[in-house]
Amino acid sequence: MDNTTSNNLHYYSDEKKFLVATDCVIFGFEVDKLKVLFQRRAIEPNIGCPTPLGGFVKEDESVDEAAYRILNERTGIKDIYLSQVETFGAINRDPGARVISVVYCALIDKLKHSVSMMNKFQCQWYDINQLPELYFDHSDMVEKALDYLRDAISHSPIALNLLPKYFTLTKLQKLYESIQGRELDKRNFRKRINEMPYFIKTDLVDKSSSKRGACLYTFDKKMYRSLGNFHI
Amino acid sequence: MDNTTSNNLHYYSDEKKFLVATDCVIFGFEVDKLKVLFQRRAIEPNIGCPTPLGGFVKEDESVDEAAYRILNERTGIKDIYLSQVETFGAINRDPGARVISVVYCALIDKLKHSVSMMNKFQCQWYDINQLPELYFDHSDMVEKALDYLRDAISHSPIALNLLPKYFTLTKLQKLYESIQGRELDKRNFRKRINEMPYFIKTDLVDKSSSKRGACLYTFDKKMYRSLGNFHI
DNA sequence: TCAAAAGTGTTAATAGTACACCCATGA
DNA sequence: TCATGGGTGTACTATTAACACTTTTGA
Repeated sequence: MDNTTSNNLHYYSDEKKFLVATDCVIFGFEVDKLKVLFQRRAIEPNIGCPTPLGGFVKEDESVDEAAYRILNERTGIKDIYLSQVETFGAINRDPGARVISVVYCALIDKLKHSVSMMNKFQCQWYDINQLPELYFDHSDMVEKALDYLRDAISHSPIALNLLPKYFTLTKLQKLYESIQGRELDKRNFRKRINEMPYFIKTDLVDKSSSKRGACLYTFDKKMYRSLGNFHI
Repeated sequence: MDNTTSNNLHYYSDEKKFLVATDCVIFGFEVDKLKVLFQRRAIEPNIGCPTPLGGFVKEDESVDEAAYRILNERTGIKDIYLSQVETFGAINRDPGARVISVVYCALIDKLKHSVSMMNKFQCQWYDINQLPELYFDHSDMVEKALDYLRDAISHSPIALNLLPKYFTLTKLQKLYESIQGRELDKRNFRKRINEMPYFIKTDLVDKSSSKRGACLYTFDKKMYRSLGNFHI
């Protein structure tokens, strides 16, 4: 950036500074439902209401690092997929003060989220189709993050960040259905997965959801990257 | 956003504040080339070097408004397509100070950009394939903005913001080719355009580029929107 | 033995790509 | 009259969508 209205080395000194926060819309997946994580707001107004996980950027960290730190602090999870969605910069978006917020979409394997961490920070998962009432521009944030997620899964397999290492094709299909909000054809879906060599069928069988049992698959990130793909 | 570490109404008071800027990667189109606008940096380091048009967000405006204001101030153009691309938040990205910059992609009809405004702010258009040396993270910004533009034109006709109200199909095709960086088939291109009813063929003829003359088309925004489309 | 989820191929429809010639005009 | 860019349609290929039955097994 550049400022043409001044010409000396202290050109930045008169400019207004702002509080900068990150808000993370955290997605998880359970059984066949896409979930979003909120914590309870600790301060007035709307104390106790569900709110995305957020916090202020600190001096010694980048904005991305701030988002990662806050997520890690509050969920205990280290292996988090994080991607910037949009910056919310309206003047009165936060009634407490002028805060510019950078919104992230986070994808985590819900099983890694311990109950103790959830309780400690009063976090709660909500079904994407049964969201609680949200305040300020928080609904917008969730909507934008979901838009991002829907768009992203059509280019890349990031949705796998929502699943454990081994998964059945039925689970994977339910996951895509829950994100896209529509049913998919089982045979077409499996055909497409089988065309991608980095989906590896293992010898493991999951008997938890059927008597017959379903083959467990895993995703080979290295092969995926070596075939010229990025971003996972 | 929410801060769990404090519990009173002054919970924001201890937090660090940041300079927030907007940087706009401004695209234009001329003859058959996609162009990017830079101004000369007014301060050290790298004084005089090309840099995206940027400036600080002020207290009484949203971040989006800041981007719009800066563009309008420096180009004189009011009718600007602007869309957020990404926020650059690395700690040392600007050697002058910690500045968090929200990057925008701007599309303007180059003909509306008056020479006097260009001179006043020492702005210069560069061919996308012959960019000058850029400093800090400015190359990244241009790349991200171009990625955004390439992606966006596959969903929506925003590229029309780079053309005047009336245009020939050859110009439109050259525009898409310059953005996508590859040649397109003339017949397939025209077939697709003609399938979209909001591209209106007028009785006007442009004789500037051929003896025979080419029909001028225009884009019917209202019809486009009424057919369930958004974002233009 | 039967309920419940796993697994499996073919056909039709659609979208996308490749390709070559005539037209109108001003110089 | 000819050089230049404008304009047009068809056949092929690839991708996507629709669709129904058999298998396995624990209860």
